Amino acid sequence: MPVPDPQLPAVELTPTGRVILGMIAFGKRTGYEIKTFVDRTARYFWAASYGQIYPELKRLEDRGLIRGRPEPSGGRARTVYELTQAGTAALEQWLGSEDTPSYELRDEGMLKLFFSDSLPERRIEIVRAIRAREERDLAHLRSIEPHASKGPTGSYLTLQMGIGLTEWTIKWCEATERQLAAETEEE
Amino acid sequence: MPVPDPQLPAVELTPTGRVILGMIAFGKRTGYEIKTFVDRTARYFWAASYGQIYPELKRLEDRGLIRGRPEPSGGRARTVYELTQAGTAALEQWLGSEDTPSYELRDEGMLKLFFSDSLPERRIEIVRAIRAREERDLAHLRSIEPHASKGPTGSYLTLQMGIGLTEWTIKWCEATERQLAAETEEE
DNA sequence: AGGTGCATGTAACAGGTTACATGATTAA
DNA sequence: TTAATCATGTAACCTGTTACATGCACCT
Repeated sequence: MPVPDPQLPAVELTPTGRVILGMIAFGKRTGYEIKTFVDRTARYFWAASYGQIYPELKRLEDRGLIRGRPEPSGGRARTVYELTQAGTAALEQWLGSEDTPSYELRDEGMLKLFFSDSLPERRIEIVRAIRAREERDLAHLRSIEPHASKGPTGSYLTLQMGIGLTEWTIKWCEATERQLAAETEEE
Repeated sequence: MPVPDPQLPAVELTPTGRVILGMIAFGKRTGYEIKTFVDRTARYFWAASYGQIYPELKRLEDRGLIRGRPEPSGGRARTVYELTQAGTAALEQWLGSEDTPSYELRDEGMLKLFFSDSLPERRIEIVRAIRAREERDLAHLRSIEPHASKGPTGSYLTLQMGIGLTEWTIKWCEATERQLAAETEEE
């Protein structure tokens, strides 16, 4: 009986490959279902598009990490995927890896605020626009909350974190708007 | 005397183009200086690399938004840029635009947490790894704080926001770690 | 003499989005 | 019958990173 070697060479996964393996383990089994579900849930901290998903499904199958079989619904073509043993191992290897998890943020609102000394009279509007965006996002996160509280723990935790983060940002914006308004009055 | 038309067709700027215009207005005048400064300050919410900066400087000059002139320091080649009128207008037009500012986050830690039901015994380690990352980032943000408090208001505000956001995340991680540890004990 | 910082630049690659094409099924 | 939803897929494009090459200036 083969003993799993913890020194096994790491299976390299692309970012989208990780999402796909995770989503299949989660029970999302077609490309369409993965995309729809990502948009409704993980979208807040991770995006995915068809242009990445479908080619990546093929590559993962070629590498033996997933297995697809046709399962048409009526006359509508449909391919259902499942994890192979190697795929499960690759997913767990990634989840268990000790590397510092990557973090990339591109926030145009903060960028505008950073440069707002070039147009100081618009500064408060920039903060307001950030708050409006966060309020819209918060409404979306809250709308999926009742659904997620019945779901797995992991997705529930990220939702709670997202809501908390967004609420904090809104409060910060409100306080900053008050401060900026007070400064304008002083003059 | 020409009256500026508020209906003027929008000057399209690439993301990096915006950063460059903003940074030149900020007083950062060479490609090297822009890159170094971004890495020390805006890096937390916006990254830039030489591979983007130098070609973009050329494109912005071709479009007449910036003007460069050679200003070698000793025998070392050096090009110093300044905004043209059109460049200043483009920057202000962007800063004043009412569009919802874009926001893109890719957080591998949250992605792992989301999928952690596939490897529940590692969940607490995933949260710890996120906290470790945030603590490292917080240390960096705090290290530039004394310097920024003397600087322009915009950059100071984004720094404060970054620090607050990071502190909140660390507290959330601590609370979640305690909760997960308690749940394990119960069993 | 050697390391660090200043300074510019590019080629190869990676990763991702947008827009489009196609077509079946289902609910109003 | 028509709109929305389910479902797959790709080509063109955009944006960005990594790794490398080059060389001067300054400090120790």
